[in-house]
Amino acid sequence: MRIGELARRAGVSTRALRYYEQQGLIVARRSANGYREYSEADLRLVTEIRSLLTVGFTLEDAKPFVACLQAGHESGASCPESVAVYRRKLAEIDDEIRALLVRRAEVAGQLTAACPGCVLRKQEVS
Amino acid sequence: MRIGELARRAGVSTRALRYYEQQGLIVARRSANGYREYSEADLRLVTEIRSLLTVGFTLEDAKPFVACLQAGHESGASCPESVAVYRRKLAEIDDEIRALLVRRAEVAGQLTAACPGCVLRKQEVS
DNA sequence: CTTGACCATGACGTTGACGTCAACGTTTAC
DNA sequence: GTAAACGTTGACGTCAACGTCATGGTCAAG
Repeated sequence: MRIGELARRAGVSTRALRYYEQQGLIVARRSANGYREYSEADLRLVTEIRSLLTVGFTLEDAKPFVACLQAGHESGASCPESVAVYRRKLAEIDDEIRALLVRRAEVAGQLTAACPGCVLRKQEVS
Repeated sequence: MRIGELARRAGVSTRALRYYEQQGLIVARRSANGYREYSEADLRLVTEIRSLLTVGFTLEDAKPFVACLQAGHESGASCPESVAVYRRKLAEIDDEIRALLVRRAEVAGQLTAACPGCVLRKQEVS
């Protein structure tokens, strides 16, 4: 299939697909007229990338997963490199959450100081 | 004092001070030779901005606080506009925390699926 | 007089994942 | 044959808060 069809089926823009290729994630083969030609496997790659991006991964993070799929594994996460990325990402997320909790406490403290009662609602972040 | 001294005393770069002025936060008066001339009150403004930025506020968010101080209030948070920003920011932070918790759960789930036992540590994010 | 420290404005670079033209070739449908 | 729909490669714009030159004026010390 060509780039437009893949874009529709994957729910992304053609621009995104060209960008992924530019970043070295999904390199399409070219037909005689220069058009990019994709396979069904490529659709799988794109959906993998998309699900990773929506969870906060970068394209760089997604590379091991794509490589894993291209190597023939059923899951993009079946390779040790992918697992390493998962572990690192999990640690990053935990760091961010901790930082946000600190910020929340600081801001809530300031708000309480400036406007007592403004934040008294017992509605804690679960 | 001139921009270099204020920068040193406030712990920021001169570039940052010019940027704040460009964004309309701290407009310095000019001496005859065109140099920016700051007062002690301006130092207070800069420290207010810095403390807000470090807590995750944008320069836009900081404007009400600066205006509040310039209006003569002892605290930058003494004005209703500032309080409104505090409340909005608190809500934003809560949203971010919730989103991150969701992401954490998703990533942890994927990691567990790909590598059972990798995330079993009972070390929850406090 | 000149070096060096300070100041000024202006403008491009940074980061990530594309959006949005521009300018042009290809294919398909009528 | 021609217009619509598709494809191609650039290349600039986006968002924030500055960093980093480039180029040049100002001022005090030696």
